[in-house]
Amino acid sequence: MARLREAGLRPTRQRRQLANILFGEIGEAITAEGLHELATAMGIKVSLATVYGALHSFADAGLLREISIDSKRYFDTNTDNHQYFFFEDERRLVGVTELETGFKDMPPPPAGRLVSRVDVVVRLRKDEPARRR
Amino acid sequence: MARLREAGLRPTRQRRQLANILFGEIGEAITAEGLHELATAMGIKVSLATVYGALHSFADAGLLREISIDSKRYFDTNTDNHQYFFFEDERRLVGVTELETGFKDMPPPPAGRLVSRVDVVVRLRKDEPARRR
DNA sequence: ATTTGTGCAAATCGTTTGCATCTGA
DNA sequence: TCAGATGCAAACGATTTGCACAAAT
Repeated sequence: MARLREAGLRPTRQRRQLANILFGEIGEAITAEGLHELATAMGIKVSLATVYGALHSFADAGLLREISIDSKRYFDTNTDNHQYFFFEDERRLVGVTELETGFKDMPPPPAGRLVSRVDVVVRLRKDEPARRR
Repeated sequence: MARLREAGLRPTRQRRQLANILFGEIGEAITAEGLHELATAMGIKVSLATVYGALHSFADAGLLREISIDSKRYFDTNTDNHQYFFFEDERRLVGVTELETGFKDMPPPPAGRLVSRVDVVVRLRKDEPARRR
């Protein structure tokens, strides 16, 4: 993964393997624990602490975007400004575009401030079958 | 506070006192710890666990809106759909309207889902070349 | 009298850190 | 070589819980 070197990160075995998972298969945001389980299930030997470390390195290097929902941190490979659907029942965080949300990005900040970023999370619950009548 | 009774909550001394603070003075979202400190500073004797309990009761009863930022939970007396400015340096969460953010509310949900709510948080940092964390 | 809330401390959850050991430029 | 990365466990901050006691209906 030249991606790591370009970002100024030492491409260690663990980082390369984690990056492969992150930028490969998964199409949605993931938590440290989720990534750790995924890696472990794939036979990759890495500690949870290292997963946290790698995720933070990646995020600091601009490779990932971090967002916290309900006291949990998710990391998204899409660092562009966009929005999210959060499926409350499954606790899955999926990036979507303004086409799907109807939001437009980046309102003007108040005086003396800069917009660091805008977190837009559309929280979704199951469409409960309405009580019959 | 008839508000509590109407919401089906038993109006205990602690709840009444906390409700007075919440729906009185403060004009922004607050954390359990913040409310506890405020109450204590005002001479109100209440434990942190009870503050948490009261906030959850209030939120469940629809009196408060809960939103979590960076692994901390904030409670807002404005339960209407609106947006927030989050001042990163001071960790203050202030509710604002779409007039200030340029956002419009409630995009249509995907099939089979209902929008539980939409969290829009405009994160602000000082307008200075600060690279701290 | 029965339910519900309170307070304390201990427990839990997600995350971070200290530190000895390894690893890759 | 040797700065930087890893792994484990212990430490941490925010929140929750278990349980005996107190208060509201």
